[in-house]
Amino acid sequence: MQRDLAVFKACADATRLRLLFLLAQRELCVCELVEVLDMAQGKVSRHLAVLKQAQLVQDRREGTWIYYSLGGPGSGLRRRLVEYLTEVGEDNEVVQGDVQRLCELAAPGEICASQETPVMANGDKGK
Amino acid sequence: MQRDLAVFKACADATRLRLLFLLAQRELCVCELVEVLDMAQGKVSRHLAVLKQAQLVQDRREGTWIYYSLGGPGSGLRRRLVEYLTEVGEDNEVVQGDVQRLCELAAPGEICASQETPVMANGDKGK
DNA sequence: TCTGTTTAAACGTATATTCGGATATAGAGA
DNA sequence: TCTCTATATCCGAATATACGTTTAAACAGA
Repeated sequence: MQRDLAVFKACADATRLRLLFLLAQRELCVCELVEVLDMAQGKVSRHLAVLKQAQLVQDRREGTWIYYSLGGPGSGLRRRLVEYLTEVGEDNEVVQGDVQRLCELAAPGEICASQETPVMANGDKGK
Repeated sequence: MQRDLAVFKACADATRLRLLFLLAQRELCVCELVEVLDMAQGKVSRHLAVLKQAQLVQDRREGTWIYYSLGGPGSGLRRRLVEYLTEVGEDNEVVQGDVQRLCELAAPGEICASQETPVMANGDKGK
C-alpha cells in the first residue's frame, strides 16, 4: 500500500500530470520539458525527481542531457497508469496545448545550446 | 485533466486508500468502516466525502444508515482504478488486517445499535 | 584548468491538507 | 414533539507540500 500511496501522491499534482502526459508521447530531456511547459528549470527538475522516486519515470544520461521516459515494468498499479497515459488521447486543452508545443519543438541540441537558431520565427511565447 | 487530478488527489491518502480497499470487498455502511478502521467517525466521514466528490464511491441511504460502494461507470481512469482495487489481492499487511477485521464483523445493525451483542466475545481491539 | 551548459539540491516562505474535537443535520421510534 | 442513533460539517492547530530563488554538481569543449 505504501508503494501505491507514493504512486498516487506523485500523480496528484497538475504539473506532474502534464509531465506524465508529455512523456507518454516520447522520451524527452529536461530542457525540452522546460521549454514546452514554460516553467523554471528547478521546478521541472524537482517534479521529475518525485515521479522518479515513485518509479513512474526513469532517466538516462546522454552526455550533458538527461532523458526521461515513462517508467519500466512496474507493479500492477504503475502498469495500469502508464497504460492509461499512453492510450488516452487526453481531451483536456492544457494537455493538448502541451503536446502541440512539443510537436513544434526543434531537436534538443537546438533548443538549449543557442538562442540564435534560425527556427526562432515562431516568435512570441505568450504569458 | 482536472477530473483526473481530483481522482489522484482522492487516492493520495493512506486512510482513503484503506477505505477504497475495504469497499472493494463489498458495500459497507459508515459505522462498519469506523469499526474496522478504529477511527473517529468524523474522520471517516470526511474522507468518504472526498472519495465521493471524486466520484470514486457512491452512497445510498437505507433508513438511518448510509451505505458506500465503489463508484459507478466512470471515466477511463476511474474504471481502471476500480478494476485494480477489486482484482488485486493487496499484499500489504495493513490492508489484509482491515479485510480480516471486516470478515469478523457482525451485521451493521448489531455493530451500531447496541454494545451488548452476544458476539462481543471477540474482545480486545488493540491500540 | 577555465568557461559555459544542463541538471539537481538546498533554503525559507506561502499554501494546502489533515487532524481532533465540537457541533449540526437527518431519520426512526416513543 | 422529544430522544436516540447515524452521519456530516465546522473550527483552529499541526503538518505536509509546492513555490521561487539560489547554489551545487556533472559534463563538454577550449
